[in-house]
Amino acid sequence: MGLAKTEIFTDEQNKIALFAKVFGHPARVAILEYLFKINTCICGDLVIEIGLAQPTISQHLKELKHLGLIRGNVEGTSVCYCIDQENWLKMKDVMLHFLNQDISKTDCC
Amino acid sequence: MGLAKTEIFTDEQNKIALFAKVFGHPARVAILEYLFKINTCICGDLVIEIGLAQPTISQHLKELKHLGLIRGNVEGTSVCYCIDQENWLKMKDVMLHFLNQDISKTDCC
DNA sequence: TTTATTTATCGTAATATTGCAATAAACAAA
DNA sequence: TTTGTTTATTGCAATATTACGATAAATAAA
Repeated sequence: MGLAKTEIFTDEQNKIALFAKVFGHPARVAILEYLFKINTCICGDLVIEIGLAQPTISQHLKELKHLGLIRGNVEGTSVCYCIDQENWLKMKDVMLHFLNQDISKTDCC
Repeated sequence: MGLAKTEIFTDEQNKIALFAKVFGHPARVAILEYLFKINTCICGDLVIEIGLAQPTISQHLKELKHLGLIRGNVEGTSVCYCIDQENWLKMKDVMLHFLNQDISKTDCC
């Protein structure tokens, strides 16, 4: 089917999956890492930095933007992208809650 | 294409993406959360708990197992699944390193 | 206005993912 | 051995993802 049955899961589980999904491609990981590394924002440089075609990068940026993890400010003909601090921290809360589950009692049979 | 160009990314970036990808479906999130919640291990109960068909659950378990995040011990006709503590912690290291990047200087243009 | 620059969108091909029915495989119990 | 129970695998249909060429849109500069 290719279509997840989201209705049988909790909002929390779906939210975790949505965030994880956007990190599930190395290009988007690389874009985010680059935005963290370069303090001042960057746009078309990502095409050179990452090494994928411009439409491909643009598409990945769109997905990151759609989840609110980055913002894009138009500056003349170019667009300056950056991490959205507030939304990044919100996402982090959700993901850390999932990753930090208590492992001490998960004893195997 | 549907095929990520993994060769142009670092091992670290690809590793993050692979872990994130497996968390990118709510069923796998739900399976992991259930394994964390139920201290003693469980197998076919997941089919009832999650509400997807048995082959579907089996397939999701296979993906989690393939990444080493869970283990399955055969007990008679049933299989007892549990979190693999060591590998979970290794995964956590990788993901936390990504999530905890310094956000303070990511000032926007 | 024309030209160059930059980014977004459209269209499409190739591949991946999701879900399940059918069935196989493995084992326990009778 | 036969029967029941549990899990894995196979095969397939529907949908999603990835990548990029072509092109549009928006603006700056000449």
